[in-house]
Amino acid sequence: MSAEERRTCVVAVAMSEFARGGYEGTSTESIAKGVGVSQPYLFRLFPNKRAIFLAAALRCIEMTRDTFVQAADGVPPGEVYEALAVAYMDLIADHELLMMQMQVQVAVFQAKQSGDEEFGKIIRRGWTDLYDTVCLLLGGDHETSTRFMASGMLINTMVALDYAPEDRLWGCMKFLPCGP
Amino acid sequence: MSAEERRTCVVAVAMSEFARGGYEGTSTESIAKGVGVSQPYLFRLFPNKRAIFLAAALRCIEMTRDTFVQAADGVPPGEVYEALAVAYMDLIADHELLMMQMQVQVAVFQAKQSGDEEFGKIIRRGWTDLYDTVCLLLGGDHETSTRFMASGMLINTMVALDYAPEDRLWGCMKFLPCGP
DNA sequence: CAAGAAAGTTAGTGACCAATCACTACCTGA
DNA sequence: TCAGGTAGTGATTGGTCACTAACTTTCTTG
Repeated sequence: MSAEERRTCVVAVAMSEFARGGYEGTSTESIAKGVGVSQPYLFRLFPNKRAIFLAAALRCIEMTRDTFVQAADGVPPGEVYEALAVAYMDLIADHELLMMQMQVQVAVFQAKQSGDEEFGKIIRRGWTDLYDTVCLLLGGDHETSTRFMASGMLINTMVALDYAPEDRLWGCMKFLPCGP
Repeated sequence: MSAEERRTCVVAVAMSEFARGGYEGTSTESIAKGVGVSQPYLFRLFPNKRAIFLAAALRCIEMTRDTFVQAADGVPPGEVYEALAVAYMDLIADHELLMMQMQVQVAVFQAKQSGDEEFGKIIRRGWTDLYDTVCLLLGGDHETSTRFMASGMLINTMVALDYAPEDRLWGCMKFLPCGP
């Protein structure tokens, strides 16, 4: 397998592992085991652990964006919000991508605390791009777009906290407007 | 100093340290140093590291709830939403409590993955209580309450990602209704 | 087929970390 | 005054982790 293919494979496994354990809570050993290579070989493919995390973080944002773009493809304007909402729910159904998103959020803060401004800058670029994509798909309406993002963040929290689907707090979500 | 006073002190320091580094990224040594006691003594005050984190997490939720209750005290019904919003912004101004909140969210998921259901149960109880408190203060209106929480979660994300105050994405936040 | 590059491994290092143990210093009440 | 409880420490330990060095294997190509 070529180094480039291996790298792609590492990123996929890393996303899943980092989502589960966070940056500090995930060992490079566990990633290597998941990929099926020796742990030192990871450091041939990436300069250090942080670079693996960054690659996984970017892939996570990219996947979310792609999902939205595909979900809105060929959908009449009036039904795009609903389509995006459904697509997002599908995307985070297995909690992996969602948790990686949250891990990235805390990692940006931690990176900044330890003097690394670059990481945050790169992630913010990805997020702004994600917002712009959503906004474009929703016809450029910032109010609807922002409300969509806010609802998504609340859903993230409830999923992370593992509220049961039948919990009454989920019932409150129906009050959030699902269309513009 | 009595053990109980020490424990309170440990929780305060732990909140700050865990907010900065997360659960795995914070050593008991650094907490002990912050408190001004030896590291082994922490394990006299708490059974293990996880118990320290749990205590800090609960204190974090409690502080948020208390802030809301105090902010709404004596405020006419029509102005409570605004008062809560301002109080929350003040509360998270230094990012410490906010980051602890997010660390708790990812920690619940991680705890569950490693078979600890109890941690999540306790945290959810705190969160449900927090929501109920907000809902009560907002006159029992679930739509407004849920929208308030959703806005808070989006603000959390933007603060964690360290978006500059003048970033255009903050401008979008003004579209979120700040009153019922 | 020779030779070099690319893919991949084994062995190892220094640093760190949660938790334990055995100990000291101080206070309090009979 | 002395016995027992409480606050607190130094030393240590078994284990983990990111990362490196040096080596082997496999593929490609002139």
